[in-house]
Amino acid sequence: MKEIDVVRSLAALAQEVRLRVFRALVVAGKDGLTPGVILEQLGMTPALLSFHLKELVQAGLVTQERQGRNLIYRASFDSMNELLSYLTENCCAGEPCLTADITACHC
Amino acid sequence: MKEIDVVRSLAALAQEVRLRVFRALVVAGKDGLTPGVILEQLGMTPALLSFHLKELVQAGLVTQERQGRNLIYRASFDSMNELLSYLTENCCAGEPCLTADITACHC
DNA sequence: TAAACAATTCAAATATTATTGTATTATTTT
DNA sequence: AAAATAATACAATAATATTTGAATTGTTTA
Repeated sequence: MKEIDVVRSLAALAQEVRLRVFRALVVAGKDGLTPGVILEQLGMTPALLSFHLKELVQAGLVTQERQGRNLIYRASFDSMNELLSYLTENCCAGEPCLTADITACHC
Repeated sequence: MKEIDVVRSLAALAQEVRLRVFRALVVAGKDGLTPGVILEQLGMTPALLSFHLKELVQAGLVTQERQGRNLIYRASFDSMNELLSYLTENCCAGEPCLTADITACHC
């Protein structure tokens, strides 16, 4: 993963609304969520949600698929893992990184 | 780790200059680096480096200590681990998160 | 204590991001 | 084909973040 992509991904998640949206998509799993459902859960103007979803898609952390008149957004677990991999490898060197406890993976 | 702290930490790293500075501090390990040395390595105006170091300190990802007329900055591995822990636990649920390979910890 | 050194702070300019309301596009239903 | 539904795109504004050069603070050395 290139530095510029790391910055882009981090920037996508470094915003309250987007972090919440992304977490909701993670919880939703492979079925994903429509903007309508996300709006019910999180409450904001539709235009604002669209703006933030677009940011997440452009960063590659979320995918978009049309299904009838709905759009379905899904968290891209591959991209998220790439990001975590980069951070683990490049931002912990020289020290014990994640403890066994933390890496136990609660999924 | 509270959501607001996560956003703050992510925002601190979501910037090219700061990500480079943080990585340099990670590589330097527990000895840390002075702004002078960072400037030699990365090259920018002193004021800009000060600005970005302050952001990293305010986010809690970097510590500052005076030693004579130098200041020593160090990566806070504890904070970085908290951040990685949050992301692993909250942004991977419902899917296999980090593979054994990735969590092997190359430090 | 004056000069030099290390680094920050401040003010001003520029650039980027976030937010809202309205208009538009795409799809389905009647 | 018109009405209804789902969602985005656009234009304007507000809020934040980045960058630079000059001035300032703290510390050491001559």
